[in-house]
Amino acid sequence: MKHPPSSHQDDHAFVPHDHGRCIDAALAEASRICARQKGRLTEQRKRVLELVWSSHEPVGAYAILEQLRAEGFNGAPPTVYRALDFLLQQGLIHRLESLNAYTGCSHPGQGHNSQFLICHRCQRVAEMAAPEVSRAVTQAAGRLGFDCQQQVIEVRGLCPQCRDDSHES
Amino acid sequence: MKHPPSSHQDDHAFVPHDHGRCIDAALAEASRICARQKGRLTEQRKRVLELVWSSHEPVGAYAILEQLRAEGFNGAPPTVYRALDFLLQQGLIHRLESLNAYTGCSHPGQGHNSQFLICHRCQRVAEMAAPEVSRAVTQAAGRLGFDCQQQVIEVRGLCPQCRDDSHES
DNA sequence: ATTTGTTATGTTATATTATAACAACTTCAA
DNA sequence: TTGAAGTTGTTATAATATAACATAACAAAT
Repeated sequence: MKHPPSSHQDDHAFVPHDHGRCIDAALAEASRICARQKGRLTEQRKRVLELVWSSHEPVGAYAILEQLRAEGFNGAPPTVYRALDFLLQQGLIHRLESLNAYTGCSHPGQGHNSQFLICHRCQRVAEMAAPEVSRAVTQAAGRLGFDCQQQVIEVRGLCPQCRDDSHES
Repeated sequence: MKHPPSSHQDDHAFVPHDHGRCIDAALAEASRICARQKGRLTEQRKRVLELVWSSHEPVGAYAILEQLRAEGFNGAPPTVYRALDFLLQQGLIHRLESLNAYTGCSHPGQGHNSQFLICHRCQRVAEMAAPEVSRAVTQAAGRLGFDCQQQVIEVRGLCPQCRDDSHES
């Protein structure tokens, strides 16, 4: 089964790709953004960002901690949470509220509302930036007199691959 | 400042009202729904539902536990979580993922996708049922080949009253 | 180079949210 | 009235997150 191509707005989490490039690009972009915003991308923060980006599966704070410890780092939860907070503030990662986990931001540096597509079969997450969704939410809320400031939109379902897989099985 | 009237689809959490009626209606409706679905709305479950409905502010599991204890119940977390799970399954309450808290379902018994408007000033939450939002999400996800099965949409911002309050101050 | 204020990290303890596992008890229907 | 299913009790623990305070690194200006 074929699916239409995705726009440049949406990431390719569900499409096979050279993920090393994702990581490299994310780190390079992060340096630029931190420089611009006068945020200090220290080694630890960079390492945490790298771990968040290690795949398109969201990562929990304690998974990161474990990984750091496996690498010889002898730290405690606050270290990880502080790095994550920093990265969130710089707009380099997102927190998935429904998973208590974190995922890399696919297009940082642009003020945008995103929606997250969470495949509950392969666990991967894609970030979608559909302006019409964002607009619909703002408008519907506005009709009730509600001033919408932040949108948490997390969709659970099946990604294209897992969908096809379950059809054929 | 005036705001247009809300449709019957959306609840009145942000509008002054006799909340006792909300509670009564919710409990009555719950009885009907449980009867229809062969779910057993025991005293404890009913009491938990009542506590969830005690206001339009979402309630955490441990807040419920404390309240039950204040009433002489000597129980443990699993009791509360089990009641909440039951109520979720029956569609009588919702879980707000971004708050780790629970809120009464405004129109149970109807399979619907809702969106939640969370005022971060007064803490109240309104449940909105905007089909066009739900549709926009499903369509946008569908364009990426994603089969959308459940939507978590939680909007943070200011409710009409708090918005007006902050203007005048 | 040294001071000084700021930011970042280390460290310990603890808070908050949620579940596993198993025992005892109810309820309902056969 | 007994068995099966569902509900509740109970203890322990897992998983996620933060408070509070100490130390270290850094950066800017003298």
